[in-house]
Amino acid sequence: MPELPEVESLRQLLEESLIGRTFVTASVREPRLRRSLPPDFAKTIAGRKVERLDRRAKYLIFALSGNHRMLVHLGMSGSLSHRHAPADAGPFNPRHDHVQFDLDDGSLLVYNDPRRFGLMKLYPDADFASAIELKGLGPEPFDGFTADSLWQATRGRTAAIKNLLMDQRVVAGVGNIYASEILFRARVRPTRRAGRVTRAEVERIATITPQVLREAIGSRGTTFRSYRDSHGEPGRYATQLRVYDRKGKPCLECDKPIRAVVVGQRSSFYCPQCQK
DNA sequence: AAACATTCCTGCACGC
DNA sequence: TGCGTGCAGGAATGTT
Repeated sequence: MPELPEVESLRQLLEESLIGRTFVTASVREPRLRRSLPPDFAKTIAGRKVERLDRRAKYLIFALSGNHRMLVHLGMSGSLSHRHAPADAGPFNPRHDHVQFDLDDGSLLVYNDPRRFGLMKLYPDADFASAIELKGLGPEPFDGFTADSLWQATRGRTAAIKNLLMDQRVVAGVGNIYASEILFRARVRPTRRAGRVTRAEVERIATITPQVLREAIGSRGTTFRSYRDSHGEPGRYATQLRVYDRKGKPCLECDKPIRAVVVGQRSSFYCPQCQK
């Protein structure tokens, strides 16, 4: 479901409702996510206050009282919703409400994830610095990702540029939708071998990446099928997409039909006229 | 009913 | 030969 803009939008909303709140209790209805939650997960959560909410790449990081952090990744179909009535699942299928956190003001935070590709993991602060999930992540698009870093990452590589853009070690947070959008704006075909992308093109990609992600955050992300924010609202960026899911539709720049190709087993979209 | 917003693992090819 | 790296493909799963 979520790429960086969706996760960041969620972070901003949840920050409003959760900072300073305490998880009185938690209950795990379905522990089998990508990795199973440990038996003591709910017990470890109980009584901890949410002191801060951070994001790294597509991970949410809850800083909790008592020197613990909770790492959350939403996988393909995960969501975190803040609810005021226990029965109010809104647009979420309650069948996939896997973890529930009960807050001290009577509201709830619910982790819902139909496909269960997501991750929730607790770390004592001492171990968090070396968290395996965050270990190899590349620079944040807004902090450290530059033409130079991308240039270095692409030299000598034969993989498609789109695959490298989605490689979390190269830049953190870009996924399938925004990779197509970024490459359209940079006028580079997704299939180009990374090592053959010119310096000028690398500079365009590096400049445009944070711009596209910022705009998407401004629209609270993209709802392609089912993404909903913590209030159950869809993201509004879908109307701004220039190529993703627009196969056969006219390019907004030149009117040529947008093409769809599979790159690294992921569907990719580009304009054959505007992108070289 | 094919496709899907992600990541992790395997196996093969290649180079030193 | 043995090891490290890069890359492709498949798997995890339920929904539309």
